[in-house]
Amino acid sequence: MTHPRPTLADVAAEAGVSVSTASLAFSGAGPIASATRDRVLAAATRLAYAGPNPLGQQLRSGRSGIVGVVVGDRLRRSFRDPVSTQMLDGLAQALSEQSLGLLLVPSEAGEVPPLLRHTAMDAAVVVLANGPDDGVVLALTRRGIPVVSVEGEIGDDPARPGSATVNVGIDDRGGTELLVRELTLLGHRRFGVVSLPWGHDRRLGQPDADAGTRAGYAHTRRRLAGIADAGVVPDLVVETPASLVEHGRSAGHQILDRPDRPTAVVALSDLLASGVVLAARELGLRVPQDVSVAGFDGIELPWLAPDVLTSVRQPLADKGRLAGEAAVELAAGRPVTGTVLPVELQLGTTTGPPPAG
Amino acid sequence: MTHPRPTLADVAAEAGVSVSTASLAFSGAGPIASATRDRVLAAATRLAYAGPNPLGQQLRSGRSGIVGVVVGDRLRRSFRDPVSTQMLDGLAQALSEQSLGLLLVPSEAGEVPPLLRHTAMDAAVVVLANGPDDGVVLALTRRGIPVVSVEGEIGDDPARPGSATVNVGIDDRGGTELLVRELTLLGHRRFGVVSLPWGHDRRLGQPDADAGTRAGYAHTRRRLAGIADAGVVPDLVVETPASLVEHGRSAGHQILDRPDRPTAVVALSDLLASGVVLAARELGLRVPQDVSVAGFDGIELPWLAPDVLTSVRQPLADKGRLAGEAAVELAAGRPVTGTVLPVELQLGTTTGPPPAG
DNA sequence: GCTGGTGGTCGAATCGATTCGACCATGACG
DNA sequence: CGTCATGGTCGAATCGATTCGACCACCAGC
Repeated sequence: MTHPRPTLADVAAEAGVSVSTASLAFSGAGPIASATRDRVLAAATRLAYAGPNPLGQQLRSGRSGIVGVVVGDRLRRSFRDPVSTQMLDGLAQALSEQSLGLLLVPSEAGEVPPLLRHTAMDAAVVVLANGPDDGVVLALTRRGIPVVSVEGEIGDDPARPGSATVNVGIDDRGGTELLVRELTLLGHRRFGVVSLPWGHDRRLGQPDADAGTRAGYAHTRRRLAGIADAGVVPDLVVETPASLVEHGRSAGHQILDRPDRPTAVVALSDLLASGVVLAARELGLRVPQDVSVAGFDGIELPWLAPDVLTSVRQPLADKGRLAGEAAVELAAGRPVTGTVLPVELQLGTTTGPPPAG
Repeated sequence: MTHPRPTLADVAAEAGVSVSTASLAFSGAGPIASATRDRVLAAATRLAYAGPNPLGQQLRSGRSGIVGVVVGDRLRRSFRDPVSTQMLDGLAQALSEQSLGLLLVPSEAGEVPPLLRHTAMDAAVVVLANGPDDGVVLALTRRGIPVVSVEGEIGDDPARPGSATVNVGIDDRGGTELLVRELTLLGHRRFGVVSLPWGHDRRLGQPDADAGTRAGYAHTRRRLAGIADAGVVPDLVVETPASLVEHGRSAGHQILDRPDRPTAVVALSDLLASGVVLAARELGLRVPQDVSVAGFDGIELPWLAPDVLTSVRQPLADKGRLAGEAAVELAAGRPVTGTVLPVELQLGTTTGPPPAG
């Protein structure tokens, strides 16, 4: 209180050495007599000096040791979704292994949080960036901060070579194609689709052959495109405002509570799919005897037990880890290339042949 | 590439003014002719100068604008639990309203992450601190960083006035007492308890009258104590390794799959309780006719529909928001006092009178 | 005995901004 | 017409560290 926090200069004075020598005692970069070091450290504890002030180091080195992570949409929603959280977990691990800090930046859809303009960071990871023209990405690149986008579409376009922005994602398109082909092999012809949000600007989806080409969110678009790749035109596409069980449930009602209901429902996320399963149960439909339900992501859904959802498993933690490692490289000024991780079909108990007749 | 990033000095030179004037143009602190400001800003855009380097500002001001948030246990687990995430959401909002950054620091149980030693922060929020002797809290206070603990026990002891560490929590103890009294009023006499982890060092719980006094995690201890306050000694207490549905489910089996099973099961979290409900269903027991189940937290459990869990609702977002606001105050050097938020009994459809006989 | 290398220490410059005090010119007021 | 207040600008000090180059002393080798 009475005294301001001691600085390296105070410690040096107390130990009777120069500031530069005191610095050496802490950093260990450069030759120093062990007796001298001990004297400095002793002086430090005497003054309750807790080590070099990071602010000074940061200014000198030009690095903050911090990576910003921009999670799209409200924080609460991102957190509620195991898909985000498992990815963030991998990301956090990769960063903390390199002793980089993870600055969590929540961002309302389409907004550019002031934090992004004024906070020091060596690199940033943006989840679900709307391409290189995304306001968030622009604000960062203008500041010269390299950006890793996760599940965005930067990097889809190899026409931007030396760019400091790079994308890490999964084979969304191949995933849904694989899944839908499997369902058609089982005999399904009439499909309902429960879609993830299409973009910041929401509108209700229509059954539409080229729906997949219009979604603003790249991963939604890719997953829809995969369905088309499998040669399927869904009878009905319902867009949901977020990947949450309750939205899946109401979409499920919308799709299944009609006489000409489809025999298979493909949801673009597991949370949505599990909502559809609940809806089916509530309507007295047996899964998979009356209707097949499939999801995407491959997360664990303990409350669905004993059912196991048919889904497309993506390596969530690996995706996060890779994004983290890319951010580490970019923060260090080294170049990085994007990645597309493979996905895997995971057959559960919620899909089967369509009902006879 | 060829040129290093421009600095304020470069901009000043380009605009033909002094550095101090250029600074004024950006900060607006102090008188400046609007013509001059425009010249400076024009020069800035010409040089692609994106605004003052935060590192310089931070050193000068002595503030980093960052609040560290230490989430106990693995990140993944914290994220998976809506209780943590809703709290974090409130926290993030409070911080971002003051333009403070949220540095997420994952911490294995009992470890002190290196980030805490070397990263600049103006204040820290520690979730589930094991009292003022917690290694994490010690490391922070040694550095002179004020600490807000959430659901810890700092501040339980009013013998530490003027301390820079303060606690924000809820009335755990009153909550379970209220709940259990209600159950005894309904006629229940034989209770099973599914407990949250007791502390970093885990061991299986025994039916034990003073179990509540031994738990290392303060909130677990308080909730157990509340049960005793209601005059109930549980037949069986099962400790779980984490607040997850699957752990609740296996604990539920353990408690309910026996001839002398209790008529009511109190779980110390809603996720655990919903696992118990699943276990009961799997064992062919009707809830609440055969067994009553209650939880704690008051989160939404869409997949339990149409059942609604009887629980103790705590104001999660408010708790986070309060912790955030406390951190803001402490970061600004102003004193703060701790808070204990009230909870509320929320009767659902999972509790009723015990079965006759 | 002289030279060259080296371990150890120090002084001073540097990182990029903010801010205090000085300074100048202009306009108002007595 | 002189003085005072003030708007506007600048120079220099400061924040807390790191690091380069200089310097000194000591020892080994020739």
